Amino acid sequence: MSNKCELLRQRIVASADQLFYQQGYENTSFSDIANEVNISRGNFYYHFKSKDDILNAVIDKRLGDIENTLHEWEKNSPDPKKRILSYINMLHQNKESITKHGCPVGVMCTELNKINHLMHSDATRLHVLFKNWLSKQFKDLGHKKDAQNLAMHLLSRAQGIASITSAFEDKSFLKREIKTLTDWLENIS
Amino acid sequence: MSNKCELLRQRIVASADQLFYQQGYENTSFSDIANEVNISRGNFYYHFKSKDDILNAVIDKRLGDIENTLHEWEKNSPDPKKRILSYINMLHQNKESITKHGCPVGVMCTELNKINHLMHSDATRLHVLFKNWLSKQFKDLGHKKDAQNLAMHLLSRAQGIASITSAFEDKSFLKREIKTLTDWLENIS
DNA sequence: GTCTATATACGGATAGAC
DNA sequence: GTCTATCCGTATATAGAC
Repeated sequence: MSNKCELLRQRIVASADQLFYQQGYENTSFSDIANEVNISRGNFYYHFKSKDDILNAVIDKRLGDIENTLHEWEKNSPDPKKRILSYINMLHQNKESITKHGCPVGVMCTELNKINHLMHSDATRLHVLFKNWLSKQFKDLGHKKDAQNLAMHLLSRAQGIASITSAFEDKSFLKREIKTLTDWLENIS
Repeated sequence: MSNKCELLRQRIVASADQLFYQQGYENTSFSDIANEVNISRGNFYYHFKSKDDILNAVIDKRLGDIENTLHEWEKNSPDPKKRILSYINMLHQNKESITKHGCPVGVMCTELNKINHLMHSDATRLHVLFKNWLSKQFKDLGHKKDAQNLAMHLLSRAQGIASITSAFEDKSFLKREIKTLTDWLENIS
């Protein structure tokens, strides 16, 4: 059945997604994914034509996941300030994985920048989704001219927090910084 | 002569330092370094016992380089605020390399977190050097209680700026954020 | 000390049986 | 569709000549 085939494909992508996040793309082998999914190495090439092809599928999955999250945040509140708070609070919700592995988007951009210049721009599209959405919220908040800059600024703050939290393995730092960010949001509102 | 030997060793470490920064540690092979230094692959093992050993030497070199930079900044000004500005302005001075490859410290921490848990803490020591030095400056500025937190905050801001600048390859963002950071420093002084 | 040659391991990718 | 067996390239690391 093609349905069963599609399901296996999704399981492969989901496992690859996790492993790429935890171990990095280059450092994750077909054997690693195969162990996770319980299939043979050779079987991969029925579903994907290369490792880059899996990376592509993982990025597409992440793009979809992010869009779903953004729609969720929009559904939960019509207030742009509260929507931006949803973004900031994501740091707290993911504090365990951030402490261990950093921000999935930032980490992937950094790695692809080193090893695969072609797909670096694809990974940056993950950032762009958040940027455009945040930009829209800041506009709705009344920041007509500098909405884009504020979005980039917030993106940057979140990246820095994830990076330092992971390097120092310091969850209390992450909590302090979330407070600082919410104060900042309050001040510009 | 042992002097000649020591010089070659330093050239190897300097080249490895550059390549690890530009391409990443895992993605840099002995051949890459050998081409740069013009020696044979086998010759490495006279000077280093493994690739990890080179990584160790690179981290030691970076620790020394950072200490020299901090001493330089101290020598250039007795004013703690100006000293902190030296740190912020480093972002501007290195804008070309940051746009291409990100922050050397952050990028290395991220990579070692994925592939080599043992040396991850060594890379974090690079962060700690800056953190302790900044902390001292904030103390001298009158922030007795929260000097440490302010230092971590500034570290985090710089990491975020480097990360986003590199992902978006956007030097104008970097310049805007430097202005934002100097304003922040002015406000807390 | 520096070289060449080589051992060894591993990862991505292919071929072909079932 | 999934498997096993295998090819091929590359990387670290070692051995030994010079």
